[in-house]
Amino acid sequence: MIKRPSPSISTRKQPKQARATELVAAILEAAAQVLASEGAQRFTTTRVAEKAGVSVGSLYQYFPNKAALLFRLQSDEWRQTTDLLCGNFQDVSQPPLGRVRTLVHAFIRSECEEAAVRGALNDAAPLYRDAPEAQEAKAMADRTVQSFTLETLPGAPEAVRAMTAELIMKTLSAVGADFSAKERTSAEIETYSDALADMFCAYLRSLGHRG
Amino acid sequence: MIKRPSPSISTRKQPKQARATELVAAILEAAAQVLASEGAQRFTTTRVAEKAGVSVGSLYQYFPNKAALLFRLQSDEWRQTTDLLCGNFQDVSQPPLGRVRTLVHAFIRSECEEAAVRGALNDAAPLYRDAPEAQEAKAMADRTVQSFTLETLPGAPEAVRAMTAELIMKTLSAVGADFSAKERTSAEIETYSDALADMFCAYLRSLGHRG
DNA sequence: CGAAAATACGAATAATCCTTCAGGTTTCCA
DNA sequence: TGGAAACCTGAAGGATTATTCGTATTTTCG
Repeated sequence: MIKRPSPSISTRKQPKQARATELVAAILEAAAQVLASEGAQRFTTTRVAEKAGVSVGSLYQYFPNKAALLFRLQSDEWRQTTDLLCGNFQDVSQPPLGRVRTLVHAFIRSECEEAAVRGALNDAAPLYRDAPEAQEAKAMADRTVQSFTLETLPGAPEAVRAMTAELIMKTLSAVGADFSAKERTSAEIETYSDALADMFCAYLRSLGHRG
Repeated sequence: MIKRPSPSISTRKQPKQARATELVAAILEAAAQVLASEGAQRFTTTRVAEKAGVSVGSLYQYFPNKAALLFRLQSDEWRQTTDLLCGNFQDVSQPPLGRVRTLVHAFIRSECEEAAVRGALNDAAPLYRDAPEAQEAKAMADRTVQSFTLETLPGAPEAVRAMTAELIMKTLSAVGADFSAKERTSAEIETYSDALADMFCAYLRSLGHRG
């Protein structure tokens, strides 16, 4: 529960020419690669710049510090994940609990696909996690996802619905992260996703019966 | 998924005199304090030695490196947790599902009590996590806990029981860690523990009905 | 006692890393 | 075309840190 005045993470300046835009893209690409192949420990601005084929100075022209770069990667991951989850909930042809199941499968599969980057990003989280920008981004992502999850509990009181949605999403992401820490086979992924979905569905059903 | 040849973590030498034993104890105490108050980032052998009132050299006489010191702290936490969980399962006066509920409450409460140390320990995990000693210690702790959890599924086939126990324990620890990241009131803890226990019980019941 | 073993010390070493800045190059646009 | 704005460079500064090792102190025990 340490509160250290984390240095600002807000972006330093926007690229205005095409080459600068490409440079930023190259940096982000390289950053993800370095993170995946070298781990959070060895994630270094110099290494990223080197892999991107640009100079460190250029990197610092568009990212005020290392944390900002990491936060950008995390931010992109969050956006990608919320898109995935929300997209999965738009499909109204399935019953709510069926949608939960496909959502769990999609999430776990995606988590395992990019396990290396996400794992390393998790390891590096202490570097950007305390910045207000990060807190707000995470809160917004959570809110977005939660608004969709709520549909699975039509009759319950507001407080219960919110807590349930939060618990399920927290469980999904926490367990997903832990599960994807090891390399997994397709079969393992399916089995595990099914078990997780079973748990969620059993829980949701039990709540429905009471309320 | 990076496999870096983590330097050995095995303990360097055992204290043979009383003063050495006390020194090690002081170091461990100080290490926990530094971890809790300064965070994983600023966890430094020098800082630990300073807080313990001993010299860095002395520290390195009983811990081969920083990772070993962290691993020792984590190891102690694991032992404490397994003891807690197993103790909670010895009580045969309650039905299995009731024991699950008290176990969840006890675990979450304990997790929140030492949130600062455990959170920082988590942040520092990359430093010791890959060492074989750590892997084995974690595996042993998991096995111990799992053997108790299995009792809640008397009739099910072996594969299902193992997977269920693993899923529940993983969920409990992952969600517990996430939940305790923020400061929590007693009321929040109770509410959350109950919701989590509800989910586990609903799941276990649903499995019982089929098998 | 007295020597050997155990313990304690902490300045020094060597390595790593983040970030800056002064000075060049390229692109834009009037 | 020419100057201004944007962009790029990478060596160097400044700071932190893990770990060692030569030396000093304390304990043990014959």
